[in-house]
Amino acid sequence: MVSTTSEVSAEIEIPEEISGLRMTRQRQEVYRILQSERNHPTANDVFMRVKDRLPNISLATVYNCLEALVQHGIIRQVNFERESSRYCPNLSEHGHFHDEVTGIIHDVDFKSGVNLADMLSLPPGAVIDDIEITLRGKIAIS
Amino acid sequence: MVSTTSEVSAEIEIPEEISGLRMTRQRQEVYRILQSERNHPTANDVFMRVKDRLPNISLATVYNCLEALVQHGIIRQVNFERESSRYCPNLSEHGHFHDEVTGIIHDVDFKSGVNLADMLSLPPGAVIDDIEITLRGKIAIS
DNA sequence: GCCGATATCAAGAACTATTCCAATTATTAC
DNA sequence: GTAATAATTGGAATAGTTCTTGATATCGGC
Ligand SMILES: [Mn+2]
Ligand SMILES: [Mn+2]
Ligand SMILES: [Zn+2]
Ligand SMILES: [Zn+2]
Repeated sequence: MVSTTSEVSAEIEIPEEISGLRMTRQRQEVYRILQSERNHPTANDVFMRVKDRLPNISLATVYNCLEALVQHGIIRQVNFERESSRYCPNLSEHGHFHDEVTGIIHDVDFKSGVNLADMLSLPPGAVIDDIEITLRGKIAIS
Repeated sequence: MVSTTSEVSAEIEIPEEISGLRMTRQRQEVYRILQSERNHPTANDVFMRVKDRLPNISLATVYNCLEALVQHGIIRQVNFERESSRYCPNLSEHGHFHDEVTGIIHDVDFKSGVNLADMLSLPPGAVIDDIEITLRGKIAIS
């Protein structure tokens, strides 16, 4: 075991710095989990998962890492009602479909050419920084 | 002062029962505030405001009333990020524009004929129960 | 109008996701 | 290497909300 990163073939390469954020070991591992588990985990989910690789990491650090990654636009924070925040590494513009039966959260892309803001009667002069679209429902048995 | 409800001309008439929910004095007053202050108040906002008319009401009761009204589809609960829940008496399908400068929340109607679900690549078989759309931004000085 | 059953309310305690704090450890710049 | 800076840790604090318990009010049947 000499090589450091190519041992595991499916391993994700993470650079030392992403958009100005120093990628410490903790931030790397938190980010790696979001990349590999694309099911919108909570901070606590990430915490439990990351302990396999960093047994001494604290929940506060997981929160710190997630906040740093969100602040630098590397991941997104997603909220449903009053539930715990969830985190998403998908940076393309998308919404979230929340399956009420399974609890699974599906990413939902916009159909090509769609501009959501055009569908809305916005207050005059409104400049939009961010749109969030959330759907609740079930997936019919097929 | 003999009449009970027509003293104040702008007063809102509230029936004894709405969609199966007994409209107790507390629920009436909570609902009245939402009707008259259409600025999406928090539970605490409602609590402070309602104390003028019901000095002995408790915050727990305000929460109970709001929950009962939401459960019966008489008002809607609106969440922004991790902030306190806000409450909205506008039952027509609409979204919310959150002005980052003033903090004001504007109701945003959909343009006529728009069906948001048509704009999205939903997972196959998805049946939507509820759509929520939230915008953050500023209103340009005009 | 009374009575037991049921619903609602009030006050405060409990809960829980998240943030804050202070001490330690790691990294950077020189 | 050393000083300055940034990140991490563990635990305490915070805050919005929910829960619990006892008191009050309302309802349906008589
Ligand atoms: Mn999960
Ligand atoms: Mn307010
Ligand atoms: Zn997502
Ligand atoms: Zn509204």
